[in-house]
Amino acid sequence: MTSNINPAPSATIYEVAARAGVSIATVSRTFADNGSVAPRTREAVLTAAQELRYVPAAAARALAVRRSKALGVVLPHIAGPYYAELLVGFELAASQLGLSVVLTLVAPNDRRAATVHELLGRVDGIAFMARSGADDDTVRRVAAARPTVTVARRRIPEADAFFAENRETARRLTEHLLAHGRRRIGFVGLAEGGSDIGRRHRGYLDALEGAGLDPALHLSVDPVEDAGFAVAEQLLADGAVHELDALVCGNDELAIAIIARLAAAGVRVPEDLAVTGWDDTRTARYLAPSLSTVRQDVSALGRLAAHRLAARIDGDPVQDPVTVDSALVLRASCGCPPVPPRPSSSVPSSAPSPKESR
Amino acid sequence: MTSNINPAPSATIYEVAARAGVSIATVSRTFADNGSVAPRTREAVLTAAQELRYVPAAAARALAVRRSKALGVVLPHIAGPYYAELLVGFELAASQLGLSVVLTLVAPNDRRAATVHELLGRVDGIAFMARSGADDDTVRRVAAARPTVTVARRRIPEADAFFAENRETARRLTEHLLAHGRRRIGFVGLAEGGSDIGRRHRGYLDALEGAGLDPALHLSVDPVEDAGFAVAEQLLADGAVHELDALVCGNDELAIAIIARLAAAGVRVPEDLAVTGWDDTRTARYLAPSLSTVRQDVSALGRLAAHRLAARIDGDPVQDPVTVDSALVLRASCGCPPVPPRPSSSVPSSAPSPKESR
DNA sequence: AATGGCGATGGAAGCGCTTACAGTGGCGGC
DNA sequence: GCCGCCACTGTAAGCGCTTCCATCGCCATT
Repeated sequence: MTSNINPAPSATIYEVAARAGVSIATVSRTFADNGSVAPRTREAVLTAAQELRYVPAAAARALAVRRSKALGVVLPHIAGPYYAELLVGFELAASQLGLSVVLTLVAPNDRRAATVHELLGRVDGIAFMARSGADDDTVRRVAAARPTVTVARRRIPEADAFFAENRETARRLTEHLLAHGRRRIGFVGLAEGGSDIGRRHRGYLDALEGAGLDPALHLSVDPVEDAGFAVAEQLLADGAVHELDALVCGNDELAIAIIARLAAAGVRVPEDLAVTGWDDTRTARYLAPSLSTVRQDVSALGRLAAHRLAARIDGDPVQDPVTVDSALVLRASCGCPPVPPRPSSSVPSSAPSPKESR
Repeated sequence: MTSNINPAPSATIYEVAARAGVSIATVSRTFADNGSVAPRTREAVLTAAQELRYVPAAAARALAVRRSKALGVVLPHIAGPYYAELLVGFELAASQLGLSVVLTLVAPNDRRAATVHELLGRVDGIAFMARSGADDDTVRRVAAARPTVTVARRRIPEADAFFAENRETARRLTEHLLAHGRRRIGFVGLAEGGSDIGRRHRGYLDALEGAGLDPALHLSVDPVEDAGFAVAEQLLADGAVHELDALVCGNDELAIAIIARLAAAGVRVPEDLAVTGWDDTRTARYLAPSLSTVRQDVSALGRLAAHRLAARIDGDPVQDPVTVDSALVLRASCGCPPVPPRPSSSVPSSAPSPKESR
């Protein structure tokens, strides 16, 4: 054990006022930049505060002004780059607006309404991100009590909504596969209505329809690695892999697992089968063949959500949903010529480069 | 625009009390599980609260009990899996303890002491994670005011410290390379004292020393992708690559970029040059050759930090630093026989599998 | 020299909740 | 039939801060 001394409670505005020889009102004004305080007085207050290591109690301020100056974020229990980027975008924007961020993780299945309810009491507004555990009912209830936004989540009329573009981009991606001469194109991923992957599936169907083609195959699985391996096993087992010439996957994770498993079984990607992903994860660049995918401006989604929430708190009404553009990132797995994975050349599109590091 | 109706301010304890025909003290007791309240009364209060959609104001409670029931986390502006996992571990533990998590991002360079100071006013304790922007002075100041813990960060006597094991594991990793017959082993990464990578470098030196060998090369660069490419360029340019037979990299990011660039130039990994990383990122599994690396139980670090913080807040004194074991993950890039990237077979060690998904 | 106006300051009333402390009434024991 | 105890409940005093309103000099006007 290193030390027994736990920090003493910090000074209050009263002690600062006493030490500076002024009233607490003056101390308060000094810290609230607006109030008019004589330079000498201000100086004295600042000095006293410094000496006392004064830290204003946010709770007291919140109580007095009836604003916590904090935003809540609800995320699923997932530590992938997608949510991390969303969160970073959100936090950056919030902190620039002078707002704190209170994070709550809610697993997709467990409906811990309690957690969210508690969160509600400490923030001025809440953002629900994608597959966060909270169900639509919870979101609706929250939206009735506080400004609320949703990101990549089924829309609720009472909340502002943000999405990355899915359908149109999926159509273009699928058309690109068609341009490579592929005709028997399958889709992998759970196509629930209202979900991102559901919309991607729609776009895929749009493209096929436009070309007068039928969907070759649809495997409804969770967009996770394990499911990708299972899908690949199945395709190999029932020989379906030979009746396909392309596979549009709901996300990179699926695509990567499928490619890895198929490659191990001797299926050549893209020669025998083109495969595409979605999300442009880091692995997509380094995989062999490098993965054609879609980059979403996820941090923009986070940023927009925070700004919208701040506006709502300041009295703005709910707005129509906003969609952020996505960009195709064409690499080798769709049949395009391979490009070595260099940072500079890995960003052929105009979308901002993803931040991913340690 | 969809709706003009912004949520009305929620009911207070007074309104609930009035509606239930009791005093506010009774309402308070009803929600604080401890107080003794007659079943009928409790029922009436609960009903009234339900009907009024009562949400207790956390700020008022915090003010009254002089506890915010919230923990602060300071992270760098980085959206990689490492920090995400840390954060998830932390949040899970905190929420199980009934504590909220307030997140603050501070870039490594910018010393926004202001942000941290503000955070200080709204939480009962703070965790500083790894390369978070706050410098040692800031941490020290915070530690003087509130219970504080650090994770993978230079130790401060006033704060509890948590680390993943680095030195010993790096020694074992380097010895493994020696066992593969490698003798001219270089190190890539900034070896600052007190940093994780600095400790890994120490372990690398330990192994060489134990074998009576000299370090072949040390390139001090930031542990980021771009630096990895630059390092590879340089090794190729000055021919140093031919004087080495192994490279221990400070993290996966460096290793992956180096392998990719070297492979493009015809250098065979691991035949010509063995390369190892650190962190066991997802890409490590899918890279060709698959990357030998080290898995750290990052979410355990987060969990431990949260628990320690909670204990400190309850009056526990500062404890000695705690180190969490790391595990070698040997794949192909060190010279071991390759293993196909299947989820089940990709986890040869006993460490928990990393969560990474979307 | 009296009058306004105004910048600077203090007084004091909350904000919504917790928690001593002080009842209040019913009930068993004597 | 009175007393004391106990389970409940109410009263009220804060917690630390903001902010309206009043006060007080002091200087520029008239």
